[in-house]
Amino acid sequence: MAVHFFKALSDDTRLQTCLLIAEQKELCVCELVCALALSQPKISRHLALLKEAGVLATRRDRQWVYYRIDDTQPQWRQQIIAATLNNQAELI
Amino acid sequence: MAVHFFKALSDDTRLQTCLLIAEQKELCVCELVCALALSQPKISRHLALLKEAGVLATRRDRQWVYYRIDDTQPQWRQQIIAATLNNQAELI
DNA sequence: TAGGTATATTCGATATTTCGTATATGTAGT
DNA sequence: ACTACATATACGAAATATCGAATATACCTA
Repeated sequence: MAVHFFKALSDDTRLQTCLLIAEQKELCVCELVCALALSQPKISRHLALLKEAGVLATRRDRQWVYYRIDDTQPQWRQQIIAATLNNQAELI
Repeated sequence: MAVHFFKALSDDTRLQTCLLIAEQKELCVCELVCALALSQPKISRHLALLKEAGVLATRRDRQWVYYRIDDTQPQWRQQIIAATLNNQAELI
């Protein structure tokens, strides 16, 4: 359902996280914690929700878990994320 | 903020309402109440939120208030609504 | 002005989301 | 096995969203 996708993006922390990941291609949890200056459990919980919603995918490398935009999700969703990233300047 | 836009679309009633309006170009409250089979206050409240978020615009004609997609909002938002409408088939 | 229809708003109750704190799990190095 | 670091989860508290029911407002016609 589309509404689940929008719900996933309708939180400040989650949207920032997604856009940062979309921009950097791939980031691990500790890099996000550092970049956004938020607690590790908070980031981790939101990442779990984004993964559950099919927005993000993961890859483990040693201790680190790297998150990226799930490129198997429908094209229009990926386009929405890209469009949001491109039009972020307007929002500052 | 983009997050406000996504919040506006992250409720079942609001998303359905938006897509129906996007498809029909313009609908008044009682038409939406009838089409979605929901209570008038419920529809009205959600419409108010969508208008507040800049997603919808209104026009009054006699007793009726017609809602349409606000075409003065940023292009990428209108494109997201259109893309969601186009890819709705996938969701059924 | 009175009565009918359309829309908006208020109010308290309920449901959902988000959070901090504590703790568990998983991996690596010694 | 022990310690350190990275990540995930559980739990209850606090904040937020949603709802139905009642009421208010706006417009129209007679």
